Amino acid sequence: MKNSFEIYSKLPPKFYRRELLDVAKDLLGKTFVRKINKKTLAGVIVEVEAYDGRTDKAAHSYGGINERNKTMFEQGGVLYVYFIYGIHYCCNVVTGQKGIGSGVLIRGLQPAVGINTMIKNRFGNIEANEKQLRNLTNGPAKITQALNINKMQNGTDLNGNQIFLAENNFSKEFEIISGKRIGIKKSADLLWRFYIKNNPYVSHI
DNA sequence: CCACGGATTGGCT
DNA sequence: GCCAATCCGTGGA
Repeated sequence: MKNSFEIYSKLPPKFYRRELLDVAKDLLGKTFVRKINKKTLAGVIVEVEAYDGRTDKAAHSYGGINERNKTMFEQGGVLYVYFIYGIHYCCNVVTGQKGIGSGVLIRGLQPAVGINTMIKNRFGNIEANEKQLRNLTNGPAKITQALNINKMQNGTDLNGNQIFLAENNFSKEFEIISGKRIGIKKSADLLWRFYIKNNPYVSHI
């Protein structure tokens, strides 16, 4: 029996090459799939934030291309992984056309497949207590740790087989809440954070 | 050249 | 609520 993520086709490149905020909202409820060491790790996206290199002072890409942010300027459909605070990695889905510098930060994931491996990646344990389970993937750097994503995955083509997004086989019935983005000072009033109402894997309530 | 702050997290008060 | 961990791009001297 093939698992459901191989039956449901991955999202096509054109999904990512649309308007930033449309892609951001449409990412909610999609499945984020990570294949590593012949294992599948996957979760449903429940929280995102949009960043626009042209108008948004909080975006890494605002102010032009550099060594760190160059992946953001690729054509939509690749993964931008950045290193922050000397410790953490976070990942974005790059959107739009080449040269724009827009992307969507993945901030919350509801674990679905390979949860035991995620626990091992996050805590080094086989077993996890309730608190650890709640904190498995409810934050951008927690997600990269759980899914074993680091700078090696920066620029990964989301149309490949290592990391991709797929439709899910869950209900599409959910309410989207928008609000201010977390942890930024510039362009702080934009309501470019989107999350699924009442989902326990949203990072900040 | 050096100081500073950042799309975060986890531990301690 | 506060703060350390600790890399890297930016900006001022």
